[in-house]
Amino acid sequence: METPRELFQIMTRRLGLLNKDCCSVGGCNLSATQSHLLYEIDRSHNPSMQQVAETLGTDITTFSRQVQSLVKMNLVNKTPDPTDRRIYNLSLTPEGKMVATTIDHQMNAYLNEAFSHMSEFEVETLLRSIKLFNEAMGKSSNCCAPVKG
Amino acid sequence: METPRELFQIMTRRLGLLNKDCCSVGGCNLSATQSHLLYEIDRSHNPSMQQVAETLGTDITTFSRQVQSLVKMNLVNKTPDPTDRRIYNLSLTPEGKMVATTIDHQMNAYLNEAFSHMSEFEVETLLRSIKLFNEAMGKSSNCCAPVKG
DNA sequence: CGTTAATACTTGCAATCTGCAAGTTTATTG
DNA sequence: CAATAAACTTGCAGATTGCAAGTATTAACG
Repeated sequence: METPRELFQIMTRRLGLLNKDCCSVGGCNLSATQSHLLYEIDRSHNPSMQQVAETLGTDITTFSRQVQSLVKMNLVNKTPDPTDRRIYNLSLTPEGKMVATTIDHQMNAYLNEAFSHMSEFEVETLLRSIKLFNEAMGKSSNCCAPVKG
Repeated sequence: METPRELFQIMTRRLGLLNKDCCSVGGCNLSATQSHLLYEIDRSHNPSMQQVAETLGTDITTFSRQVQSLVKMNLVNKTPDPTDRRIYNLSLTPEGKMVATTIDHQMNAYLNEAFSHMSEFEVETLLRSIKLFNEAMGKSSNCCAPVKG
């Protein structure tokens, strides 16, 4: 029987490759990091830079530059917060939204392809299990905890 | 209900952070990539560089340099294949083996901590599901397929 | 055989990514 | 009205990445 770590290691390696492959949308060629960034902005409501950086576990200075390049690519808006001018709120441009959606579709398509090798029941069980696992990690006091989600 | 992609995105993000945090062993401060590399060498039997690079989905030139640094850190042995002198076989030094084992323990400890927020049955179901999912991805014809596991 | 092609791996760039230290601007605290 | 803190930016300097081009060895073919 494999250890939990083995199972997760292999799964994350594969999902990592998947993630890399799913980042090319039309002309845009995003890195996996940038894709995560878009994803996170998309699902939050006008988050501040600090917030997103913390969620993703990246240094704020690195994050600052990543945002700059996404703004330059016209995928992300960086608007000053009206109530606190230290803060910048992030949102997706229409183009960014489209890219994020496309990536989402691609990822889901790939996943569904993999799911086609499993029974419907197995897929349901898998998804329910992962949901529980995510919640469990959220409750954990360890490194993976600060990431809300 | 979350899409599969959402569930996997959050899980992999957390596991990524976990992976980062688990790479410091004593004096050694490995990157997540290097940790994966050690893991893969550990579980294969004297693999060639080509083999491991392909499994991990990294460019062979990048991989070559990564191996160089791990050799320099005295964690990996690079021995010429006796039957084909183009090939180098990789193995872990005793020190590398120790580091790999320590990382493994740390990861499993973290995972078990998370599991403590789930019932025994839920954990079993999760692990069995992931195992099935890994097999399904192995059968898939997509990007995540070439990675044997 | 001997030449050509293929394989395994290495090095030269050049671009990107990363994080610490140090800075700017704005808000809060005493 | 200082002094402190918070949010973000820039200056390095080091690490990572991949393509192009190289070396060395083996396989393939005429």
